Amino acid sequence: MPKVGMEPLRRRALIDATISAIGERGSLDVTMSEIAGRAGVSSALAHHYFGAKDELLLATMRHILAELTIDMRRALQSAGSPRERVSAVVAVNFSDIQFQPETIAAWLAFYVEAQKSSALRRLLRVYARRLHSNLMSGLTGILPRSEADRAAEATAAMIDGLYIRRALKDGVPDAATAIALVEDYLEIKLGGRQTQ
Amino acid sequence: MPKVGMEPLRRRALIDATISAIGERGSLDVTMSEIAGRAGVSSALAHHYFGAKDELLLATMRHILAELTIDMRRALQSAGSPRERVSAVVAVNFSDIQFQPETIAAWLAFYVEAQKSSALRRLLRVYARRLHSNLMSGLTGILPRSEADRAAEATAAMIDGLYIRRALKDGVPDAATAIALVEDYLEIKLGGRQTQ
DNA sequence: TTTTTTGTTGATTGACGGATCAATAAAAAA
DNA sequence: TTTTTTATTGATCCGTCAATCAACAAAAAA
Repeated sequence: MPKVGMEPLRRRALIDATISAIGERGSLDVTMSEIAGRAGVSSALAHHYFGAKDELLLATMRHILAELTIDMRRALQSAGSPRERVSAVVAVNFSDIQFQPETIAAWLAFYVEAQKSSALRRLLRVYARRLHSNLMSGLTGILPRSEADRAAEATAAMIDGLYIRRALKDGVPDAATAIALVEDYLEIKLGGRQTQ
Repeated sequence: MPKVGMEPLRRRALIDATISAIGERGSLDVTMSEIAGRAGVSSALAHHYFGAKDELLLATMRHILAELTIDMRRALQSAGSPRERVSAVVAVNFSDIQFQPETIAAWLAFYVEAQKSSALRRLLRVYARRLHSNLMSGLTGILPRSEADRAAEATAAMIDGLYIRRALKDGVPDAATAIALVEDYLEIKLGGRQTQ
């Protein structure tokens, strides 16, 4: 059956399988066999393409980040005013794809793993910085820089916090409620200001 | 060397060792031997007192929760007005003991593990509810109930979010900054209101 | 003193899982 | 056609670790 050009397909299938396996288990200790099985291949093949398990996990995280980046870019393009930019960033973080319990479980698991893996830690910092700067791209049009910075920090923290609470399946059930909470904060924080 | 009455001492030592081991590693996969070693006993003894590893982890989480409860009670007792109560709750969550990277790493790890262990999940829900109701004990004196509820939700989320960011060692370096962010939110949210 | 209870460990078992490797086969290149 | 490259797997090795157990020691009870 071996057809040439399988590599990219297999890599992608393995990454998808990794996401769903992690999402279902709620943690990173899924076996290579489990992942490979879901992707319809043997565990040996997973090792063949990714070397070690760490590499596969890292590649998976990169993939998730890349998708988020794409969504974010699209959302920001169709945002006009600074205020709209801020809301767009918030909305993307709570969009259907990002706010699913599975995806969130994966995020959480990666956060923990980042304590051990410096490569993963670096990746997550990239995400954190990007979220911050995306928020700033709107906020700096409304608040003076230092205040904008603090507002971005607070907003980011609130988003992360709502993610965690979602993972616990306690309180804050849906995306709409989550968005409302963040927007409420933004409204009272930015409401009075003119959009420069 | 065997002296009678060791059980409570050993249990406590093992729990302390568990916390520090988890804190250092940043995740729950520390071995029983590692924990037992830190406590100065053999792994067999850890099993003797706690049965399985799960039990030890659960007991450890219970211990952490219990300490937080004590701190919280003390802080709330010396708070007069509703507004002070809210600030007290915030302050406790960012107190030296609670806001150490080690403790936070442990929290995070337990959050992930909760996906697998229903007993742990139940415990964390208890914590979430308690935080919520502690916040409410102050907020209901300032805002109408439904608004207070939302404010408590937002505040709790922000606290959790700041915890995570601390674990990543990115942004929000110290407790003072974290408190300032939450207090800023509370101020603009509650500032205008009379304390009933 | 003898017996029982409490405390403790070294050694061992058994399972699981990451990683490796030799072997197979189709396709592409020579 | 022969050779090399690409795709793929079953079987296996090896390390780790939770859990168990038999055995020993000190104190308390009988």
